[in-house]
Amino acid sequence: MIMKESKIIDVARRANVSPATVSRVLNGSNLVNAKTEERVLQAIRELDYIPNNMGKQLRSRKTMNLAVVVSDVRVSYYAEIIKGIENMANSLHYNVLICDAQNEKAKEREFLSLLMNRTVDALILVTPNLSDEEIAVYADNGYMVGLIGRKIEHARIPCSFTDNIKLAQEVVFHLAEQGHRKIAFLSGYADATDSIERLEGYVKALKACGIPFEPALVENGDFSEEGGCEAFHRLCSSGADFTAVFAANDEMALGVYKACNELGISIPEQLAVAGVDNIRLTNYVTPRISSVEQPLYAMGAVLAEKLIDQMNDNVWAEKRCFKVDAKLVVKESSKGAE
Amino acid sequence: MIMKESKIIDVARRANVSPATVSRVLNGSNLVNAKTEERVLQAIRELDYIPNNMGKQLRSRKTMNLAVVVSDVRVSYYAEIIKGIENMANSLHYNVLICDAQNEKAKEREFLSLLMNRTVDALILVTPNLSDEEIAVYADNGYMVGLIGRKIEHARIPCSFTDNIKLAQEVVFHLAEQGHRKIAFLSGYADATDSIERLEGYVKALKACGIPFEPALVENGDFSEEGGCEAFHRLCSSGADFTAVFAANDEMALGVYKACNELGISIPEQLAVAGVDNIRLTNYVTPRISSVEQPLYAMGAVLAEKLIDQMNDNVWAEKRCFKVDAKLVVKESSKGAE
DNA sequence: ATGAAAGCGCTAACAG
DNA sequence: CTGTTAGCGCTTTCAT
Repeated sequence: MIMKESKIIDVARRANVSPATVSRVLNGSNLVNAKTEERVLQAIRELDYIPNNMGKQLRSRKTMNLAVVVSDVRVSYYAEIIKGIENMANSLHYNVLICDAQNEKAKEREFLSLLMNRTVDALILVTPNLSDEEIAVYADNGYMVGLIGRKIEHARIPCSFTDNIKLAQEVVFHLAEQGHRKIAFLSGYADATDSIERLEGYVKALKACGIPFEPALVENGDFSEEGGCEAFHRLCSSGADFTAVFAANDEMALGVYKACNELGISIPEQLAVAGVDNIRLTNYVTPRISSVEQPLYAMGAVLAEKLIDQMNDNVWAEKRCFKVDAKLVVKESSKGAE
Repeated sequence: MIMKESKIIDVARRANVSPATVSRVLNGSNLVNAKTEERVLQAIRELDYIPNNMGKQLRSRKTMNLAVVVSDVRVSYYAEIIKGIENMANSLHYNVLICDAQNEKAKEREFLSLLMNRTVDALILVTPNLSDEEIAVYADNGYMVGLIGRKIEHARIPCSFTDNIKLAQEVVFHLAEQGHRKIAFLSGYADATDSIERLEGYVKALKACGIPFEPALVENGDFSEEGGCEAFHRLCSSGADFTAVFAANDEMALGVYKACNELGISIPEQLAVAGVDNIRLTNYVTPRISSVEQPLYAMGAVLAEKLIDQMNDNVWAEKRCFKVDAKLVVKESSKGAE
């Protein structure tokens, strides 16, 4: 029943060559005689020989595996990034291990052991909760680490991220163009990089528009629909006065929709809404939610390519940080204010 | 900069024991003297020793890796299954490699090489396009394969799947209870197991209700929103007469919504709609779509557990197929027909 | 262009 | 309870 697996020595014997030669053929070395190569190839075919990765890994000290740590695989935001990483990695002959931290910081940290015990050659952290300092330690010890979603100051850690400030400014400018002067900002976790930078862009844009910044118009959520709903309710109860809301992501914008529905506020007539991520759902609610689309696939692909490049060439080129631009997709939720 | 990595022999020397003893401590063998163990542990700590997985894998002939092949990582349907697999696998000390076939059958097949070249110990196929026969070949050759989403007749292939016939019957019974007698069925790919079985349940339920089966009320789609929309349009143009539609999945039900919007048909007043999968989106459209919820997480977890069990105990217990029940979640799209 | 030989780091018999 | 020994399957010098 169970097929006997042949090894390199079996192929070597059958082709009347040494294991070394078989290995050369297998790995595309060009210093093998064409006739010899054909004999080896023939033997490989006849034996249905498939190289055993374990032996290969141990000897070459490379796993050709790459881990991607995300905080929750179910979030569609990650799916596109993963796809970008995967396609690039596969085309460079790497396998991708997707690690789901299930929203637990401790699990994120655990996955770093995959790097240390040599299960993977490199690890990509996508919007992790780990601190820059902690990540830096690994890079300092020679491990290959990459970061997606935020910038880091470390010569050996490549990263790709969107320009959050610009992104937020675009949204605010758009809302201002629609005639809004009282624009609230629904932030995510107060200490998340995304929150901080988007808030910064929001404040800058207000200033550029000559609109005074009102701290009372900023409320924190947790990037979830429920959190956005609650935050919006708090904003309303506080008696704040505004005609537009910029939510730090679409989930929170959906929360605003829910709250508005409960409060009898109609969008966009009484309130303009805009979010970030442009998730599929934004196109299925009425009115459709204006949102900012990030080039997630590209962020994943470019980072993976860079990381693999560095592993193989050991070249630490100057270009280590990839800041990409997002683009605002205007839909009905933010249009038609008078 | 780069930390020197210590190996088992270094630990052994420092603790004044043999490598074998260190290995025993590492692997929790109970035939090690408590004092010796403490010395070894101490040495491990002092050296920051971390076992190298490559060596371990080669020697033990196990990778402790498990691959999951899905046709598209972006489909939320898979995310829950993956999560179930992952949690179970991790708790049993396995890593999970997620393989995205990106809707290409050829890629699905490629991933099987991970099994053959010993990159993974086992592989789980989730609703793959590969035929039973093809999968059986691998199992016959001693490779560990599991299947989620469909049943297979092979003593060495565990599988978990929902009772599609029952599920379809429930939907039809529900629609009939609402007074519908002319119920259309929007199938997926005609040759998909899910399509075939759901059609079977549909036909059976009609019979049970004393409703004659009308082949003209069945139309095929491709499980996508666009496909569902087109299929519904075809159904309408054919002049078929019906008051309810059972879509083989939610994406197609969304397509029906789109088509109805274009045709000016109001749901549920003029047409009742029900789908399968109960994806998040079903709760964000108006009216919310009645749908069938499958225990995806459980399907993943139970299959992973079974597969790993079999690998380790080599026990091929009688229980190999896990048929699980789905449950209908009735919402507004299918209620209130008169 | 090819072969011989030496391990990569670990575990598993087998002794003791 | 512990050590010795022999590889797991492969690649890679170093010769030739």
